[in-house]
Amino acid sequence: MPRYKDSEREEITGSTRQALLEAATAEFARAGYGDANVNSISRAAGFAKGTIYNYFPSKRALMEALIDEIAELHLRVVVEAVSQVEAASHRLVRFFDTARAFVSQHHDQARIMINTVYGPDEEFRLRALHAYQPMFRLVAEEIVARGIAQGTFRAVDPEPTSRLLMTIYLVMSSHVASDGQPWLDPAQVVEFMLRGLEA
Amino acid sequence: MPRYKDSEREEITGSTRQALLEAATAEFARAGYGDANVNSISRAAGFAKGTIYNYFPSKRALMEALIDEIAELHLRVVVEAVSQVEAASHRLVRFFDTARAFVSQHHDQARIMINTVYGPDEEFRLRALHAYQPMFRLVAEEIVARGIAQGTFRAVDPEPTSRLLMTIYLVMSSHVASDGQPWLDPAQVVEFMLRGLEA
Amino acid sequence: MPRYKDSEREEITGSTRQALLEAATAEFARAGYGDANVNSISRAAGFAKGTIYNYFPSKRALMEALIDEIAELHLRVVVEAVSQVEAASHRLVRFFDTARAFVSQHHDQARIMINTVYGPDEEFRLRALHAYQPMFRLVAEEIVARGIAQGTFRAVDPEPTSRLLMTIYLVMSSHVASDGQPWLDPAQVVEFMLRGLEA
Amino acid sequence: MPRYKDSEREEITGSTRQALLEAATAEFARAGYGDANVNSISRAAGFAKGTIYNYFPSKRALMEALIDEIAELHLRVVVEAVSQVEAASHRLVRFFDTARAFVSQHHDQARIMINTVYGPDEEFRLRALHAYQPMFRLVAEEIVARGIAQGTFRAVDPEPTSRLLMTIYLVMSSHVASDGQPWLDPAQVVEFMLRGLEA
DNA sequence: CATGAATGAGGATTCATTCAT
DNA sequence: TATGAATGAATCCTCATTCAT
Repeated sequence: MPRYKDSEREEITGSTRQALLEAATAEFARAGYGDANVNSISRAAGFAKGTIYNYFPSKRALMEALIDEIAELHLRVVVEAVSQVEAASHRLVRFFDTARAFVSQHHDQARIMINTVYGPDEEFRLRALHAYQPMFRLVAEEIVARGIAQGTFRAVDPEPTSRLLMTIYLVMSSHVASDGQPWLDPAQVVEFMLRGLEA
Repeated sequence: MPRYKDSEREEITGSTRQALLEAATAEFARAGYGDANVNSISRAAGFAKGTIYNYFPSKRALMEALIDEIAELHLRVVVEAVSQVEAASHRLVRFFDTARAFVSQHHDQARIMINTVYGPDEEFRLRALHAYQPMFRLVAEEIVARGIAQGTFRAVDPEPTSRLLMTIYLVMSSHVASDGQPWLDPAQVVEFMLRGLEA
Repeated sequence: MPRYKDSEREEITGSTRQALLEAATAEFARAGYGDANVNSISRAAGFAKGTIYNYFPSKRALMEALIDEIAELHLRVVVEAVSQVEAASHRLVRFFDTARAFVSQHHDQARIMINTVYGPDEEFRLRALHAYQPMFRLVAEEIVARGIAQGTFRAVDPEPTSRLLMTIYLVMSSHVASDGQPWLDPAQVVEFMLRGLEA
Repeated sequence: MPRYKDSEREEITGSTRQALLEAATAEFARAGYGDANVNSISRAAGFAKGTIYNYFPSKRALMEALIDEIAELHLRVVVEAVSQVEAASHRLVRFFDTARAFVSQHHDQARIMINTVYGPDEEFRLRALHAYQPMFRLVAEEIVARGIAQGTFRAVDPEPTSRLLMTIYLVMSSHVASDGQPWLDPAQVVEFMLRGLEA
């Protein structure tokens, strides 16, 4: 006799996994991948050391799941914000606004992402870049190419432009100066980018 | 009676130290600080593992010395390139040209620096930022403020502008896509920045 | 579901811990604290080297646990022996008898204790003296003060007298000449002390 | 051509060796044999690391020389004090007085000696005991046997009695409570020993 | 004799991972 | 699935000692 119905089990399992991912987020953000302690993560999630290995085959796999999850979350947030306006220049403003919002609401995730993208582990870097591909595409197509089509932006190549925008975006998404002030001034960034893009 | 004359000794210890720093550069670039092996560094430099501790009291101290050294090297390169032209806009072009040159000629150093600036170790991050202060100042004063004074640039605030330029610069200085192509297109970056700055 | 019931687990961890302490006793007695090898201890106890760190956070902590354990054992032995007779002078005889018994039955513990009490590590020395406080008190109150109250001993100050008795006792408890003969003659010690104390 | 005449050389050599021994005394007293740093000793004596190996073939040999030197010094001090009076009981008083004097004037030496005699290194222990043999003999013959011959002391066996006296003496020579007060009360010790010995 | 750069054995400690229950 | 005791590879660092000058 099963202790739980399948749907319940899934929920439970899902929530355990989620709890582990959340604890992992905090730990990886705090200490970085290398110094993060797997056992601490499991315990912080309210489970024993070994439990984490029922959900993730290794520390690396846990990190990989986290990278994917963060990229998905990040994409959702950006899509949500950007899709609410139509004009490409408004979308660009929304896009950079999101960076500020993300770093304050998902500080740990932002930290992990920047550490990963600019970190020494090539495999993780590539995975992160891959996971962010949809966002690169979003910027290239739904903002840059769209702006060109709308006649607002000049005819730049959307691909490298997307990379430039994303580069600045990612730094803004994660970097906070020691006094809590943003490292980059969002208004200035938007202004520079709009000037760079305007037809 | 001393084994070597002072000048000789200085040469020896200086060159040993330099060899160790070079080996450390390669190792830290390859594996990142956490996974770098101190013993390997010493051996890669042609010495026994313990030798490195005659020159650096700890792995951290070695890393700190490296951070400082890289920042100094980087500054020298940039000063050299920028100071050869007078017009602020030319200097800006030179500045971003340097990024390309640095990443190809000092790939390991560039890697270490980006890993450090965006890495999880707060102490290292702050040290790197501090070590790069002269370069931030250079950009703010010798390029941005200068361009404003020359009437080429509009009256932006040099400080945050310097941060924006440096942010893009550091990414360019270190980031190479897997196919060896630069991650950001220098020409585009320059164009965007000039548009953002032009009076 | 737990791997063991609580009682079982306690038994297991208790016995493992005990095995480690026993191995540590042998190793510390053989080599002294400084030259003792933590990994050897764990292996001597039948475990992998890392296991000891599941029970003691550091080599020092292991030593501290050992000091406390030995002092407790020693006290139990002495209390047992002394409490069986009533007359203070008989108790004194019993007390010194115990020293002989202890050194032969708990040779390693005796060795560790003397090494610690007269060793260079101030922290360990103080901990050992502190751990032996109950025994100092026992001698002062249950033997010396008692003898004075019983009219057997003259009115010496129990405190310093206890220290003198304990000093000789500890040396007797641990010191064996190379030929296996006791370093101090128990009969003579008792005689001298009784002469010193008699009313 | 010799840089110095033989006599001068000897003096110089002798003083270097002496300086090294003095530095070693401080270091061994401070840290114990195991944690003492040979290089620090050499530097503390005003020489380079390697110099110490021109005078002592190894750390152990240095320690052995120190043990011998301390025992000789200690013996000289005791002989000096004891030989000034004739009566055995006076000599006993003088003997224990010396302990107090020694611990305050030669604190480091006293520390090293007690650490050695009750330390884990069997070789050192035996060497120390051997080096102290003249003092054991002195006590046995010049105090105990003499007292018996003089009719002051009862006919105890001088050998074990000497060991008892020396045991207490060594502890007194080295042990100081944390408040700077002597661990054992010299007056009480003398009283107990005289009572133990008196005819 | 003096020097100090170089050596490398040795050891405490961490922690991802396994697995019997 | 959950548990946590056990594992052992991996590594930073210390320092006694050597030796070329």
